[in-house]
Amino acid sequence: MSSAVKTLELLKFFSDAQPEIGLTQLCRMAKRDKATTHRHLQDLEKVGFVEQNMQTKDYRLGPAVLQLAQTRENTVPRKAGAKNALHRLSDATGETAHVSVLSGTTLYTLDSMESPQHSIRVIIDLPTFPLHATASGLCVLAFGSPALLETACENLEKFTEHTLLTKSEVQAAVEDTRKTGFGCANKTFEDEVYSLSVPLFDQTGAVAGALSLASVASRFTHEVGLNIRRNLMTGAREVTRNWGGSIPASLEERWANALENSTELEILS
Amino acid sequence: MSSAVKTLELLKFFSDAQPEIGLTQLCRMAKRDKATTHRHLQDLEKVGFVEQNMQTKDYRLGPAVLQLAQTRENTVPRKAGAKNALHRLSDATGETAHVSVLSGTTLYTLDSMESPQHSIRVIIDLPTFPLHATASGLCVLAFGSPALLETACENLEKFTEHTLLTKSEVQAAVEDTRKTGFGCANKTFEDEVYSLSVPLFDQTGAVAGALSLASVASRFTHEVGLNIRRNLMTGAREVTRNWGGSIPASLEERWANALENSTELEILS
DNA sequence: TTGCTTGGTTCATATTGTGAACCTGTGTTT
DNA sequence: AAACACAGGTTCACAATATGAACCAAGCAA
Repeated sequence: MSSAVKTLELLKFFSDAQPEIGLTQLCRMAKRDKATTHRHLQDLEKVGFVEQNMQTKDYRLGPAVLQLAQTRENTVPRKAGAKNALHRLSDATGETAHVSVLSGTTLYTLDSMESPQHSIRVIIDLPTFPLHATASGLCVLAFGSPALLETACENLEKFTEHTLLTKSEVQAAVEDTRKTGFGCANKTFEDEVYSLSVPLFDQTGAVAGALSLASVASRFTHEVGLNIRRNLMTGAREVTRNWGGSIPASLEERWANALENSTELEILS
Repeated sequence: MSSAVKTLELLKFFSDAQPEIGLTQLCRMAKRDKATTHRHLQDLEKVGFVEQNMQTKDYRLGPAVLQLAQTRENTVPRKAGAKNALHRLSDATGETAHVSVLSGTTLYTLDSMESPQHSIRVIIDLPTFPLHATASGLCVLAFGSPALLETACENLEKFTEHTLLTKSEVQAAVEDTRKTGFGCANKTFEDEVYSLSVPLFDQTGAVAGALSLASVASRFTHEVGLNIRRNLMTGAREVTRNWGGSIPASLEERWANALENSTELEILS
């Protein structure tokens, strides 16, 4: 392995939980020699990727990363970072894929992509999504702040005969979403539309939006649902990575469990 | 020089102006061999610092930098502490405001803010600032350690016809900066840019960076300069407070004196 | 076809990285 | 105060890794 990679790998030991690390401690974590690690840290310091706390001699991330992050954000904005996953999702499933971003308490449509596979297909042309009535909305409610859930329950607009209209119904649906890691909206927003969704995260670790797939309800089957879920998982990982976040380990577990006990899934729907 | 540093130095060629760079092009910019540069880019890609545009084969910054920036910001929330002052400064003056942080002997761009007031304005797109050629640089030299001044004078790069090129010229400029409390760079870094700057301090009491304002030289007047200086003072107090430091009483005195004897100011410039 | 440019690879050479042992300072225990 | 433990940091003989001139293949224009 090149020394450059070894050097750069040291950076990933710095985290919110452990923002400052001493030389010996970092050696233990990285299972590296002290002299080598010291030289690597010197290199990183030279280019501003780490700096030293002059009091404690501990190392922490340096200011150079801020500038790079700014440029990255300008280079690959959110929409571009979701484009590939969106295409692949709609291709793989033959249905309409959709990405949304959460800003404040509103879920905005970022992009959507239809598949030409079926002549009857879901068209998404709404700029914002109601949180209580869509799969994407349930996802951000399930993985967002409790305050967001409170706000969303203040005004439960009715869209179809299946729309959740009481706070306890919404809370139950959010609970299910949290448990499986998949948001599910069966004709709750539009008649004949069955939607599945997964949350997306950004560099702050907070939920930043959702990736969803809208299928025509009459052609939705158990098998189709499994395929969609698998593709949603892949897509969420890619988009989340591009947005600088990572899928929480607990969510990955829930996804794995949900797919294992797949027979239970449709009961929840 | 270590290969890790050579590898990391490639990153600073990516900017808003040039977010995606091809292999050959990057070789020319970095004045490096193609094979070496290619291996360096592979290393950077391995750890997510760059990624390749699959269409064009060009390289761009990768998502890994976003997470690091987030952690850095949580560790040392400098950027957040400067944001308000930056906005107010650029609003009040109608010019481009800029904050930099000193780490080791390098002055890094933390953030900058343009005002929409003029259609011709200064764009700041540089990750690091030369100490001898910018107003911000003179500030940290004037209020930083003597060792920093020594280091900075070792390699006096020429940027314009007005760049200070000898140690004694730099020392004189630093002396002026110390006397007035304002760094001043009149076309020394870029033609047509007139910059004024004030130092920022952190909890250790040491100079931690600089707040500066870059104006188009042709519209700079005495009155404008006074207004800029007053706003810089306010901004420096706020940012320094947010960073856990305080403006030294002696500096406040120098600022007051400088504004009183304002007629002398432009002579120094 | 030729010629120019691109991204990418090879392999002999030589620069660079490596880590056990060492030094130095500090705070704690005896 | 002596002895100890642990911290950050350094040295140097040795070994691995980096380097770049020359190379290949693909794309494009004349």
